[in-house]
Amino acid sequence: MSELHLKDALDTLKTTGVRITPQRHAILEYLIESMTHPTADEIYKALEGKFPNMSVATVYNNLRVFREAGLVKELTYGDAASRFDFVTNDHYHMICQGCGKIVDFHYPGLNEVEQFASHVTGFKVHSHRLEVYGTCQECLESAGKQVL
Amino acid sequence: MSELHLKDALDTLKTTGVRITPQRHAILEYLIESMTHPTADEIYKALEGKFPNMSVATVYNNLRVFREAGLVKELTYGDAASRFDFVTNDHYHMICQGCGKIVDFHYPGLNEVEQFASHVTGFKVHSHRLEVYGTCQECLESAGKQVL
DNA sequence: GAATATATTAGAATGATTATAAATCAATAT
DNA sequence: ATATTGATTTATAATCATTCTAATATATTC
Repeated sequence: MSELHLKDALDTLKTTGVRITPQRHAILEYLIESMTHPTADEIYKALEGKFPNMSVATVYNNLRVFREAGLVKELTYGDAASRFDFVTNDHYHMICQGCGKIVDFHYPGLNEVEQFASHVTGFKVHSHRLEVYGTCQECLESAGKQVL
Repeated sequence: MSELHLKDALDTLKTTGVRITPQRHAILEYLIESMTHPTADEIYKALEGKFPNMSVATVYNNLRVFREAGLVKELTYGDAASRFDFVTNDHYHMICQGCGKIVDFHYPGLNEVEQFASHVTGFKVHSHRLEVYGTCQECLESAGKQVL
């Protein structure tokens, strides 16, 4: 399954005329395999073994290339670093405000909201972003302990 | 109407035990009056006349105070500075990817999504954030001209 | 009014991201 | 094969939003 995603992604790059370098291959692969929506720095550190000379700038550069090719979405936060999400089908993010964990959940796209918003504002709509914030089980439990 | 909002906000602060300083009053007032969802720096610059000695840190500090009191929401973006939104009733944001403009639109809260997400992930849900991205009329028109 | 707590200020520090310039690599034409 | 050209990577410096720190000022309590 993730092999298919990788293959599709590489095809997309090829048809877009983006050269597939070893670094790009590795970054994509890591993005697809990891379920953690990593930051640029996490990707950088994870690939240190394979590419001891790789620069952080390369990670950022290529994440931008992937974003422009529509392969990757950037999830931005105020305080902390952006996280990068390989684009698959309709899913949204549940974010734990205790530990920062991000969990995907599938939900049908909110097309009616897009249409409504477009109608009211006169904008041409491209996309939308929905995130739900809460506290995960682990954090709920450790918070319970704290109170004692 | 905005006077009521200001009064409510000041009441909230008073009951929360937050001291109302001239700077805090001015920042709140500006947030409520301005429809532009300003950045911290915009607020800082806007109040330079009234408070020539005010520090940017004061703006940030107090925006955090307001956020913790539930009066203000922070809208974060990857590249650019956070924007701050005075909390009123159910509304979401339409964001122009051409010029960065933010337009509010009212829409009933997506409670069923929150419930669904909570059920699926086991998180305790606090809130959610929805943004719709698109292109505003002005940018659509100027893009049309560009093509010629 | 003195003592104490809270806010503000000014400026330094942090940390994510981007820009720059040099070095390396890939592709194509010679 | 080799030279040429353009794209990619690297290393490092620069930028910019935000936070931290220490000193000063302001408000509150006794």
